[in-house]
Amino acid sequence: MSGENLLKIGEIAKQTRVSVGTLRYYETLNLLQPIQRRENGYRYYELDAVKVVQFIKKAQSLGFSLEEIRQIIEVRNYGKPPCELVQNLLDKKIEELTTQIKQMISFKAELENYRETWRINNLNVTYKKTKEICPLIANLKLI
Amino acid sequence: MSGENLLKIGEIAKQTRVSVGTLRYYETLNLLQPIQRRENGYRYYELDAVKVVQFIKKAQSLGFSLEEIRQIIEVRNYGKPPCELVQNLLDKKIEELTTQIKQMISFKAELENYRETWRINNLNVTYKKTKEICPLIANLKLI
DNA sequence: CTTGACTCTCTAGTTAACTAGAGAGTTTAT
DNA sequence: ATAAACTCTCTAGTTAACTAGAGAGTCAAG
Repeated sequence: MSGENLLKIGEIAKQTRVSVGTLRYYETLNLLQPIQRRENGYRYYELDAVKVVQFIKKAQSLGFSLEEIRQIIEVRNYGKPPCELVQNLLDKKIEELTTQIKQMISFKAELENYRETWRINNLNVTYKKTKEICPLIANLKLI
Repeated sequence: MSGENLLKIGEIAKQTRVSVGTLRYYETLNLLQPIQRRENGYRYYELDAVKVVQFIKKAQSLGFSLEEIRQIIEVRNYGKPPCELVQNLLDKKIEELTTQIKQMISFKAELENYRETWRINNLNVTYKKTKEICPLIANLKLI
């Protein structure tokens, strides 16, 4: 038995560092389907399942919801999906990403500005031995 | 009465497009405090409260949790906070942002790659009048 | 052949970030 | 002076993404 190339849920879990419970949860959301169930009821997955899980995690870390990820994966699993819808979906995601990246870059610049202000002030404090530890903070203007 | 320069919760809500309920919720999380409560129990906010709410929304849209935002704001409200902690907090955020931005850029490139693949394939389909609508999708390899 | 590690299903709990609604007092516009 | 609009508190419900646990069957190693 089991001379085949399939993985049980625990092996997927180990390889992806995603809990068994979470993998089963993904299944209920149609994010990840085992390729077969055997008589014992066990889930058996293709090797590719590991990649799917990794994709999910990656997309998730970038702010995609599981529902959005499901749509992307669904589209990918479809033999013959409506191409226009597919493209529109992707286009939307790409545009969102573009905007988000821009925002993050400018937000980062703002935080760096805070930091720089503090750093300079800290130097002053050191030299002048002011009683205030971080006097600038009170004067900070929110973005 | 009310010749002063303070805003009631509804005005903050209107200006920020954040619901009154959410503003009160923010208060329970120590994200936003009215500058005073009058005999009637009403909350009265400084004009700056609008900026605070906008800051919250912005930071939130960039993936910061309300708890993280609370920490940033807390630090900002402190008269004399421990500068090192403050700086470490900021440094951590900036580093996180840097990583995230990098990831998003490469993820975006990957999605663009998908799109491009599809676009080319679509052209082929059009020219060849293949029966398959989007044959490439089945062959897509997950990232 | 038994023990420990896995697996199953199903129900319920958790956290974050809200939203909704009841019941009551307050302000404002006419 | 009264109705509409606003405010208050408090409790409870919602969604997303999980996590935990009970109760039971299955597999693998010694």
